[in-house]
Amino acid sequence: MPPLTTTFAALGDPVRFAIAERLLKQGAMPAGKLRDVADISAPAISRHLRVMRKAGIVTQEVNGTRRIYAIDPSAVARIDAWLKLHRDFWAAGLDRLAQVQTLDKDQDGRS
Amino acid sequence: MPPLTTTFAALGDPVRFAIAERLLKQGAMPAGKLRDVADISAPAISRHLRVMRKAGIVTQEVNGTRRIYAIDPSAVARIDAWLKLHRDFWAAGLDRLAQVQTLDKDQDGRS
DNA sequence: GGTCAGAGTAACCTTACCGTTAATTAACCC
DNA sequence: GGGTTAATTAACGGTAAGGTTACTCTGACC
Repeated sequence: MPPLTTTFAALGDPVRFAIAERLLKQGAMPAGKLRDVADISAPAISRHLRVMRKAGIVTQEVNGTRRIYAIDPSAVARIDAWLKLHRDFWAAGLDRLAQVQTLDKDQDGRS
Repeated sequence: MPPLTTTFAALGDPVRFAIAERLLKQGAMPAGKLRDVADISAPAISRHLRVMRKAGIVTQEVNGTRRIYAIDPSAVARIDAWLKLHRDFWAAGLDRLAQVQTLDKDQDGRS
């Protein structure tokens, strides 16, 4: 299983992120159906898919001349687990932020 | 607010990921205290911090000659929100995966 | 068997990323 | 003011990422 930074790096490219979203929304599909996520050539898409496969984000299933790609749920789950690991910290920070913003609003109202 | 791909790209570098984890675990600290996350020069760290700031992952607070860096909780919250957006999809996929693995185990036991 | 379509690989080019050292800015302190 | 420390900016170089076109490979279909 590749490290989390590899997963993040893979999702850090706009084209690959678009591919991920497409697969998440519409489910598995062959490489050809992913052509229009960006205005780039087919080989470019193919290489992005290769990167995503190596990063463990997508799985590939061969079906005749088609290669069917799908999101690997465990990759997403690993991101989720990482967030959960630190949730106590950043969730508390969020609350604090919200409070500060509320205070700011009050002050704005008074001044 | 920068797009999510920018956030992912920022976390896709091992040094920056290490910085994020440090700040998540130990809270805010000046740039100097982050030197030892990797065996690189101070300017290198400084530029990574700049990237993270632009990506909205960390905030910077000037305090005399020190710059205090901290995780911006809302950045993490945005990742969490994205996962939640698609959770129905990948969580279902996870369940299916778990089932398949259970079946595989049964088969192993019998054969 | 010949042809066609779907995907991927090879070779190449350009640009962006990440590191380095040297120089700069700004606050502290005597 | 002079010196020191914290941090960033500037300038430069090597490597890797991402795009392109040309080609190869492998099933499908007649």
